[in-house]
Amino acid sequence: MAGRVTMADIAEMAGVTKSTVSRYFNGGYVKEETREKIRKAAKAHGYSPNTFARLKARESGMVGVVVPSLNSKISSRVITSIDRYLREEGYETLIKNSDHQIQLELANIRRLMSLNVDGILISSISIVEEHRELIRNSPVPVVVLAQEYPEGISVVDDDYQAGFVMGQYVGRTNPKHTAYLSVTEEDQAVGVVRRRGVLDGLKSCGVENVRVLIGDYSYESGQNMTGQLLEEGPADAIICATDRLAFGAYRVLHDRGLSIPDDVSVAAFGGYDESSLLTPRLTTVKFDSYAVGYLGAETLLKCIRREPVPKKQVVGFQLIEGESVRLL
Amino acid sequence: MAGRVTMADIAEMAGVTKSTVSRYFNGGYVKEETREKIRKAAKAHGYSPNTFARLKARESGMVGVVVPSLNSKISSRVITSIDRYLREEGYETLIKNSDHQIQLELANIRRLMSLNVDGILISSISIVEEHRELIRNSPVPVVVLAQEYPEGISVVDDDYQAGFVMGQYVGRTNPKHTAYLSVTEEDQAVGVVRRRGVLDGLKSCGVENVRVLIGDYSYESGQNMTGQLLEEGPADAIICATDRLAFGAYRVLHDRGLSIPDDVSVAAFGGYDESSLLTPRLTTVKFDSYAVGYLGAETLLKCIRREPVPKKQVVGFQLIEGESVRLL
DNA sequence: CTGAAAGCGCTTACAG
DNA sequence: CTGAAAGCGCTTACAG
Repeated sequence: MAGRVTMADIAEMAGVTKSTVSRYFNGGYVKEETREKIRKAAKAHGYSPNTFARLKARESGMVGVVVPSLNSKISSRVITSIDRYLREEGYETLIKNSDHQIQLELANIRRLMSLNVDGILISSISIVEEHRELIRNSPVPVVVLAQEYPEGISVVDDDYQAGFVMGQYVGRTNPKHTAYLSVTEEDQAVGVVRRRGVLDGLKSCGVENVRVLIGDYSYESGQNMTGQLLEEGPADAIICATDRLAFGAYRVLHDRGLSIPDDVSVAAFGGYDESSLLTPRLTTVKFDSYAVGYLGAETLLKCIRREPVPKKQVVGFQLIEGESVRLL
Repeated sequence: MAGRVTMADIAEMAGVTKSTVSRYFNGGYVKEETREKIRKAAKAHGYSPNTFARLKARESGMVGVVVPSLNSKISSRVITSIDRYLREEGYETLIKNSDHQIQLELANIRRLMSLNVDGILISSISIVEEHRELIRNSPVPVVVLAQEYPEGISVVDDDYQAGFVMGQYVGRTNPKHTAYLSVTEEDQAVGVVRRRGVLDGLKSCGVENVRVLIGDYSYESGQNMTGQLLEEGPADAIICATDRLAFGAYRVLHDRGLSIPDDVSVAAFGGYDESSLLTPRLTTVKFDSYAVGYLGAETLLKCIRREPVPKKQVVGFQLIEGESVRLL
C-alpha cells in the first residue's frame, strides 16, 4: 500500500504542467503524443485524480441516495433500479442507509450535501419538518421517493388506490371479522394512506369495524400482531401492510392449525418473489418499485440539467391473485 | 434551494476567522461565547462544512463498501451489519454496488480510493489479477469479505465445511440420482469451494456421479436448471448453491406434481427467513452474514488504527433442518 | 495545443 | 483562546 501520488507528480513525469494533466482527465484538448505520456505515467503509479480536490468543479458527477433500509425487498429494488439508470447516464451513486431512524436520515442528507453531490434521491419513511427545511435550503435538487411531498418533487406509489382495490377484493368475500395489520403512522404512505385505502375499500363493500393493529416492518411483528389478534377474538380475514408481515401471519396461523384461506383469508402488499412460493400462494399487490427508482433517477437528472419535470409522478400497481383469500 | 455558504461566510457573521470556525467543527478549543455565535450563524444558514475541501485532513472518517449486489439477502445482511458497526464507531459508510460486473467492481474500488476513504471493505464475487494489483497499491487498508484472499486480509464463510456437512446430510439418505445446482466458477467461494465441499461430503457417503448444473443467482436460473435436470433424466435429490435457486426448484417440482421430499429431496445454502415458510420447510445452511460484516468492519478499523489483525477469519454456519430432505 | 496564475473551501502548525 | 499565513490537490479562464 503505497503513498499518495498527486497530479503534480504525474505532470512532472510526463514533462507537462498539471493544467495539462487536469485537462487529460477531464476530456479537454491534449495532443495525442502528450496524452500518451500522461497515460503511461498515470498507469505506472495507478494514479487517479483525488475527487476531493475538485473544489472548483461545478459538478461532481455523483448522486446521493438515502434509503430507510437495506434489508427490504422494496428498497433493494428501488436502489438497484436507480443505480443502473444513473450508471448508464454516467453518474455515480452514493448510497446511505438510514436504518429506519429519522435522525440518521437527516444526517445522511446533510452528509450528502457536504459531499457535494449533484442531486439527492430520498426514499424516506417519514417526512418531518426538518426534512422540509433541509430540502428547502438544499443547494442541489432533491427528489422524494415513495412519500407524498407537495412542497417539492416526488415519485410515489398509488397507495390509496392499491389499498382500495385490495380492500374491495377482500371485502367482496364478505368477511365477518376483518383485521388490518399496519405500521406506525409515521410512515405516511404505508401507515396512513395505504390504510385509508384499505379501510375505504372494505367499507365500500359494507365491511366496517375493522380491527387495526400497529407494528413495525419485521417478520416478528407480523407474528406478534397475529398472535395478539387471535387472542382478542375470532378473525377470518387479515390484510397485512406488507408481505413480510403476512409471512409472520402465515407462520402463526399454521402453527395454530388454522387453514388459509378456509379459516382465515390473508392478503398483503409487496409482491415479493417468495410470496408466490407460499402455500397457499399469497394474494398481494405488487408495486412497480423498479419504476419508482427509474423515474426518480430520471427526474433528478432532469432537475440537475434544469429541464422541466412533473411535480408528482404516480406509478402503477398490480393485484396478484393467489389462493390465500377465500372467495365466495 | 439556496446558494452555497462557506466557512468564511460563517466566520464573518460570527465575527471570527475561519480558523476558529474550523476548530469549532473539528472539536478544537473555542470559548463558549464564541462557540455560541458560530453555532447560531451556522444554524441560520443550515451550514455544514464541505467535506470535499478537507484536503489537508489526514482522515476522512469514511469507509467504502463494495458489494456485488443490492438484491441479495446475504449482501443486505452484510452491509446492514457493517453500516451499524461503523456508525457506532463514528465512521461514515459509503456503499457502492457492482451489480455482478467485475469491471464495475474495479471501478468502484478506484472510485472509493479517489474519494479518500480511510479504508475499503470488498465483498467480491471473484478476485482477479486486477484486484490484487489495485489492493497492493492501495493507499488505504482493504479487507476482503466472503472470498479467500491469501495475499491480504479476509473474513470468510466456511464454505467447504458447510458444503461437506450438507453433502453428508443428503448423502446419508442414500439418493440414487443426485444433482447440484451451482453457480459459475468465477465465484470462488460459492462456485468452487462450496461445490467441492458438497461433492466431497456426498462422496464420503458413497454418493458419486453427481450431476452438476451451472447457472446464475436468480430465481429463474433455479427454475431453468431444475427443468433441464428433469428433462435429462430422473432425480431424487437436488442440492442448490443458494436458497433462491431452491425457490426456483420448488416452483418447478410443484408445477410438475413432484412431491418434496417424497419424490425429490431439496436442500440449499442461505437460511433466508422465507425459507422456513416454504412447504415443506427448506433444509438449508445458514451462514452468519452479520458476523462477516461485523468482523470485517472491526478488522478494517483496526487496520486503519494500525493495530494488529488476523490475516484470515472464518465465521461459522448452522445446518437448519427442514422437511425437504427425505430421511431414511 | 499548453502553461502561469489565481482560486476553490478548508486545515494546520505556529505565534501571540 | 484566537488569528495570519501557508498549503492541500485540483480546476479554470486567460494568454499565447
